[in-house]
Amino acid sequence: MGRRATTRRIGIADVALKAGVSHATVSRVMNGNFTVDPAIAERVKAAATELNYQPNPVGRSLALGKTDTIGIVVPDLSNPTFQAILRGLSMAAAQDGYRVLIADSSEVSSEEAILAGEARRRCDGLVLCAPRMSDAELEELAPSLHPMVLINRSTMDTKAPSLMVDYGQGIQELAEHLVGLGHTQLAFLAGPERSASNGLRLQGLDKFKAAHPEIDLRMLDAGSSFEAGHESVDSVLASGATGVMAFNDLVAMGLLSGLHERGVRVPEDISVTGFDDIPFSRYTTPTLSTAAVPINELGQQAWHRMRDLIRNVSPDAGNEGPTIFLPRLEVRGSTGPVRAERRAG
Amino acid sequence: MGRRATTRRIGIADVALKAGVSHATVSRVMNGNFTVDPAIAERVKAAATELNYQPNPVGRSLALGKTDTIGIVVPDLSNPTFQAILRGLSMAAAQDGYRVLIADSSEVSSEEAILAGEARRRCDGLVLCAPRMSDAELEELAPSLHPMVLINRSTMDTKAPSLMVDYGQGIQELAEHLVGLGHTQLAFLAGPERSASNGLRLQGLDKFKAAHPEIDLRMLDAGSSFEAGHESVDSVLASGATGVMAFNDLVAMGLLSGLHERGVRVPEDISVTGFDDIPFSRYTTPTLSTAAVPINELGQQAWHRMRDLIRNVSPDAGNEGPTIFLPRLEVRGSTGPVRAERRAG
DNA sequence: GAATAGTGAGAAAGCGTTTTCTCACCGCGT
DNA sequence: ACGCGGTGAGAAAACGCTTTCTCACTATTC
Repeated sequence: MGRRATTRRIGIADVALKAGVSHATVSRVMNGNFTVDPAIAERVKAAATELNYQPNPVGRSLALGKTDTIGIVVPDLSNPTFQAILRGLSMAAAQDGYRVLIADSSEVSSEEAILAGEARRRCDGLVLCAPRMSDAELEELAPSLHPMVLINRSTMDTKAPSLMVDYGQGIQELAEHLVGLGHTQLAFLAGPERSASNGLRLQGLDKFKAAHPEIDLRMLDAGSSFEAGHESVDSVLASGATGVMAFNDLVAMGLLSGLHERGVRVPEDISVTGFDDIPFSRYTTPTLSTAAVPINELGQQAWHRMRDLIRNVSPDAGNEGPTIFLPRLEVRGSTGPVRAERRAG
Repeated sequence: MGRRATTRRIGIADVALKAGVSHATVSRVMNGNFTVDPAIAERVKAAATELNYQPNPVGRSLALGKTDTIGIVVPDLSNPTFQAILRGLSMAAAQDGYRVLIADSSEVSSEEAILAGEARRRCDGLVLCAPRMSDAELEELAPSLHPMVLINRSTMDTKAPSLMVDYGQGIQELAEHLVGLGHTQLAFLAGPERSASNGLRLQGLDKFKAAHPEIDLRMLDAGSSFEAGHESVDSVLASGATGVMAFNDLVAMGLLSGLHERGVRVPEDISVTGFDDIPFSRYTTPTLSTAAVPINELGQQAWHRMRDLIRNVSPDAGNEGPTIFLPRLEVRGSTGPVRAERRAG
């Protein structure tokens, strides 16, 4: 039973009454069905505007079996990367008249499945952004979430498109860049253990090590935040590295800040790289060399894949397998040639 | 008529059938109604879990007249301030089992009314964040949007709580801070004209001028972005100001970056302040003196007001008028005493 | 002029729930 | 033994829409 303690909101029945037609006809008129006599249609429209009638979306959703809404679940809404994806997704979806419902799992992987399920039931589709859950769990969940698109994660379920960034390739390019500048002692500030993208970076660095046995590459634990970078100053200095690759731009900026406090000059004494190319990285002092991830495009692509999924069941032919985005090396002020005395040393 | 071309999703009827009861009873069990025989309840629960039944939220919403969802419309999702508000709102709402639907007006004020209306109809309430629309339009729209809470804007409609930041007070404190350091030539990099918060800053500076007729305060047009700050370097240098207040932290960071490129030292040659205290402001070089806006609290408060509105019609007694948040002066590295020769000159 | 096709609108079913209404049944008291 | 309050579950209405089904009425054709 409906509530309606207060003054009922104005519904299709009111319009029908005022226009002297059945509510079926009102519905037809509102949906631009042309089997209605123009004169009557006019009368209905007049009544509708006069009563300021707006169809109730919940009723419509129930009848139509769709909500014109998609959900997105992210691990942490305070992360600029996820914010950017959300934004790209939201803007692109809005173009097609869709809204987005957000769910933040706060990095609690056990919450993800529940949030995802709930969001999915309320929406026409779901974007799962860098889920922290295990592969097994993801695999099990995937079918029940369809239509779904994955970001930075993939699944056997071929019905779920997946958008991935090749972090492994990106980190290798950064490493090569540093080597090209003469650095032989490198360090990597690693991100969260559960992060799949951190795993990809590590794999990339393994390849790099294999290709450059002469380079000394240390792995240092950090995290994904400013603070993590800031707190890593000591371990970085202790490592003796002259080229430091941070997990992402945030970590790099924290490190930059910490090094500045210690009076260590960048890039004269130490070169630093980030990852992601968040907007702020152009404005640090010095500006940050990084691997640019086409993040806006990612959100937009996520919507396009989703749209294909919703509209028909046939994605653009040959859409098997994940779409891979290649990071682009962005050389700025935080990397430079290794100092002569150090190179000599 | 419902679609169901594909395999029907499992509904309450299926559970009823399997448990050999009516769907009314299933509903009762699912909602913890204790007027059901424990034995039957057990049977129903078993059937539900076996079929992996999850109630359809759309059907529920229609029957219950509520969606457990609130909407937020923001002018620009790429603005860190709005991102932070969204986050605070989303987290707080999630605590109470509510979700949030987002709408980005892309700073197009004519879109706001439509977006707001659509979002409102889909949700149980609406947060209107720094709307760009005119006072008249807001006033007209307000009643139809109730329950609604406003951020950085207010209305005659007493039913709509409003959360405001006292930008006027904050900018005055920043100006006083600079004066206290010996600066007598100040400049303000103004934000977007349509922004109400920019207006408040200007009003605050008018008061400041009245209180300090001896201080030379120039108004310079900038904007609200990094780029705006970066492009203001020339006009700042031309103004001869030794203390510059930027519209917000982003503009300040752009300016910092531009000054650094020119070899102008901060704070030795010029002091710079921001506004907002976005996370990045702790990590610029030098760290940024700013007026801290309790942004997370803002989003959370927005939810609490909304919750009061939704739950009953009686907000905590004496909740008339807007809630005002006072920015807190945050002195960091970008401001310092005016140079001796300049003070002398 | 009558049969037929065509047009347009109302009646009603359906979407998936919740909740009121109704009633069968059980046990209790007199 | 009969009635009565209480309990618990099914029938059905309601939420607000869309769409199929049906049918009345008009226009067309031989």
